[in-house]
This record gives sequence, C-alpha cells and structure tokens, in this order.
Amino acid sequence: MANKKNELSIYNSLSGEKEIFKPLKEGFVGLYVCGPTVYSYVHLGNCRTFISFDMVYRYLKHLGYTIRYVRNITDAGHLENDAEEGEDKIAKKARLEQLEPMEIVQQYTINFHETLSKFNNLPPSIEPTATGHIIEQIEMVQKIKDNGFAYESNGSVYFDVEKYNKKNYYGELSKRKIEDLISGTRSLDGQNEKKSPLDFALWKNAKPEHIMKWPSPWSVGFPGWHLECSAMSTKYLGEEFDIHGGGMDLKFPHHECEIAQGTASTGKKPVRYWMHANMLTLNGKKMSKSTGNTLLPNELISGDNDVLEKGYNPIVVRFFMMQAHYRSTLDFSSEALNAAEKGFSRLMDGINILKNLKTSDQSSQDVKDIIDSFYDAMNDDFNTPILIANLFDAVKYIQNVNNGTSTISKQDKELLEKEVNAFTFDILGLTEIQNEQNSSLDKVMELVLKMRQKARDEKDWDTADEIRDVLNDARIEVKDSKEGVTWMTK
RNA sequence: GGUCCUGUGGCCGAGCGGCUAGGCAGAGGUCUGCAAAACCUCGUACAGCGGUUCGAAUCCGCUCGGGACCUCCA
Repeated sequence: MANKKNELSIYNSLSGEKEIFKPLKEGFVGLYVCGPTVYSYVHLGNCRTFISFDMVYRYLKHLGYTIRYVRNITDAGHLENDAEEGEDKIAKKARLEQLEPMEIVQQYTINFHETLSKFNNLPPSIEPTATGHIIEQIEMVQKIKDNGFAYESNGSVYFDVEKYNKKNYYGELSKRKIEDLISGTRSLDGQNEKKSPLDFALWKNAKPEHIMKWPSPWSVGFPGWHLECSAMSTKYLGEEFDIHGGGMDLKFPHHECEIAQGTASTGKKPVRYWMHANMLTLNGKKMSKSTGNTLLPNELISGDNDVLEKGYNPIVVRFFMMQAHYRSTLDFSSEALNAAEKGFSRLMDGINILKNLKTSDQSSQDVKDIIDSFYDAMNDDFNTPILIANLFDAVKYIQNVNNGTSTISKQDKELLEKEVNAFTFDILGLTEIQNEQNSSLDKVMELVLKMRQKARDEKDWDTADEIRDVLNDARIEVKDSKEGVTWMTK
C-alpha cells in the first residue's frame, strides 16, 4: 500500500490546517511526544494522549516509515507553584513522604509503563529522562544566552521573550499576541527577577533546602520547565524534526516555549508538524490532577470508583477512545462505555467469523473499495471513528457472507482478512480479550450444564429453565445454540 | 477580562455547502421447547433567530448553553 503513503494529511496546529505529510527525509519520521511527570499516578486523561499518539505511531509504521519515537519522562524540573518560589515538584513530595526523589520517580515510572502496556501501547524508541540530560540542557541554556535571547538574574537564567519576539513570533502556535499576553498577566510576587512577566526560566537557582539540584555556570540549581523537551528532542531527532505531539493543555505555554527555545538556540524552527490531542473529560470537565476530577486506570479496570457502574477492560476503553477523533474532547460515562463494550465484541465476532468464512467464485462486494475506505479514513488526519465505522461495514458484509446472502472469493477473503486484522490489531492497537480461566468453575459448569442437558433431553423444561435462571442470577449467562451450549460470566 | 474551541436523533460520536457515517439503546423479523445470544431490516437529527446561496448541520452575524488556555497539568 505504498501508494497510500503519500496521501496522509495531518492537522498541523501551527497552521491550523490539514497538510499533506511529507517527512524531512523520505522514509523516515522523527516523532516526539511530551511524556508524563512521574510524581504521581497517571490518570486516564494522560492515558488518552499516549494512546492517541500510539495510534499515530502504529499507523506511520504500517505505512512503512522507519520511525524514531521519543517520549520523555519528566523526573525533575517542574515547578510546584509560584507561592512555593520555584520548588521542584518531585522534591516537594519527597519531603512529605520521606523518600528519596528518585525512589518516587522509579515507583511512578514503573506504574506508568505497566498502565500503558495494559492499554496495549507500544514502547517508544527512546524514553529519555530529564535528570539524565542535565548537561544537554545546560548547553542549550548557554547557547540561547550566547545568542542574546536570555539573561542572568540572581543565578537564574530567563528567556527574553520580548527580545525574541522582535524578529520572531512568540505566540505563533497558540495564536496569541504578545501585547494581549502582557495585558493578561497577573502581577505575582517573586517575579522581580524577570524583566518581563512573560519571560520564563531556563535555569533556576536552587534554595538550600532544595533536594534535586545540579551545578551550572550560573548557580547550583535546576533546569526550567520547558527546557528538557527542547534539549532531548534536539539531541535525538535533530534541530528540525517532523512531528511533535502532546496534550492540548501543553500548547501554551509549554510548546510555545519549546519553539522559542529551539529557534533561539539553533536559528531553526524545531518542528514541522505540531499535533495536539484533546482532553478526556469527566462530568463534562477536563480530567486533571490539580482539580481532583480524575479517574485512575486501576479504578476504571476494577470498577472501584464512584463514577462508573462497573469495571471495564482496558482494551474496551481503548476502543472507546478510538471511536472519537483525537482532536475532539471525549466524555467518560458508563452508558458510553457499555455501548463501546458491546460494539467491540461485535467487531471481534466479525473478525472471528472472517477466519473461517466460506468462499465462492466471486465476491458480491468490491473488497478493494472496503480496504480503500480504511486507508482513506486514516489518511484524513487519523480519523479512527470513520475507520471503525468502515470496519463495521466490513463486519456486516462478513456476516452476510456467513449467512449466505452475500459471497466472497478466496482471494478477496484473504485480502480482507489481512487488512481487517492490520487495521484492528496493528493500527488501532486492539487485542482479543481473553476470558480469565478458572478451572474449578469450569468443572462445576461442565457438571451443571450436563445435568441441565439431561433435563432438556427429557423435556423437563422447568428444571432446565430453573438452572438457567439461577445461573443468570449468579451472573453466568447460558446460551443454547445449534452448535451446543455455551456460557460466559457477565 | 483576553484568546480559542464547541452545541448533531434516547445516549455516545463522525461529517463541516448538495449524495444526509458508525456504535449503543428502541421497534419488527429469522432462529429457538421457551428464553437469551447471534444475524437481518428499520432512524432524515443537526441549540435558537436572522442572513448569504439554486441549495446549509456545514459559510456569515447575533442570542443562549458547554468547554479549554491565559498558573503545574496529557
């Protein structure tokens, strides 16, 4: 499907339009995604962004690109808040819990990896940490300073936004004007070190009680909040690279600052295509750590929460997320998840039937058209909801072949199977859900169903139905079909 | 307050000038001892009011709702 490769268009936040994707170097893609801050558990909103970009990564791979996918781990450097005078987030929590900062980082990093693997995310090619790239960050500060876009103040180094804006456009990504930004700035304490309230820290002088700090030409301190992504993306993907992704809430100021830092240090705009994934909402509001409006992956999976009526398999959740476009907000609710759960099993049923579908001399539908529709959907800015709709069209066709109202040739069947599997499993990243095996329950059920079958053979419907009803109350569903009796836990 | 996004049938969610997705729920049917499941068939909805147009859910204006960013956040 190499011909489809040149038809991918991506919505570029920088231009505000869909653009045909052309990598800097034919056949290769550099992809950078802002990763998590590992000072607490990732919540589902975080997960949505990473799942969205996992899908992007998977589709680019499917198109045959060689991709270097870099996603950082922020284990230092983010400020707690202004009142804390620039205290490092990780250090703050460490003191509260009497743990080493790196102990916390380790704990939450492991949790992050475990969580994403439950959602069947592929690992990135490189997952660099901020603390592992202090030298690169110091070098970048120095470069920006040498180029005249930063100044030192009390051992801290700040980016000079107004100076940068004279020849560049600070605000080009978030579509803001510097005048509006200045007028909208609140006057806060502790900003007297800065020439302008818009200036942001590249390097912060650390207070004595600060735990995570490193020596630098300016002070013993720690890097600014936006610097790590610039330093690490430059190191691993180059001064200019293809795609930078992240959550919508990082657009300003984080990504705006990254553009400024990159441009100020190298003279080149660092990113060709900016992609932003939209927020996951809960009760109509953005999921957020700070407001407490969150749901953790484990709470979702176990059902141990006040928001949803039961637990959901992470793959069902992934499917649910894929039913919405990555640039739209998506609201979490039991009703919506229940619908996704049923839809998902319908899709899986279709795929299973396809495996052993009987073939005829010719096909009653144009299978190539169906497959083209998959590519067209994905090539239109990764439109997974349309892709899923088209997959359901394919399922309907498969069911019709299965019940004899349509036909498919052997060749088409093999083609369809290959592509449906590719889009469902490789690209959407879904997997078949295995029912957990419970051997003692299996044995009991074998016996119970044997007894029920005996009753049925004797046309003792009362007994047969009673067994079925009691099992149903115990959340075990019994289904009689021509092929025999099956059961499943609900 | 500033900047921007958004409002689609009972629910979720695509589409973004004409051909009017998809899933769930609901209705009818096939199958079945009955049921369930499964499968098939069925839905003309686009916040309100104006305007542009041969034609608008889709463009423009206003009104009313919801949300994001402007402060750490995916």
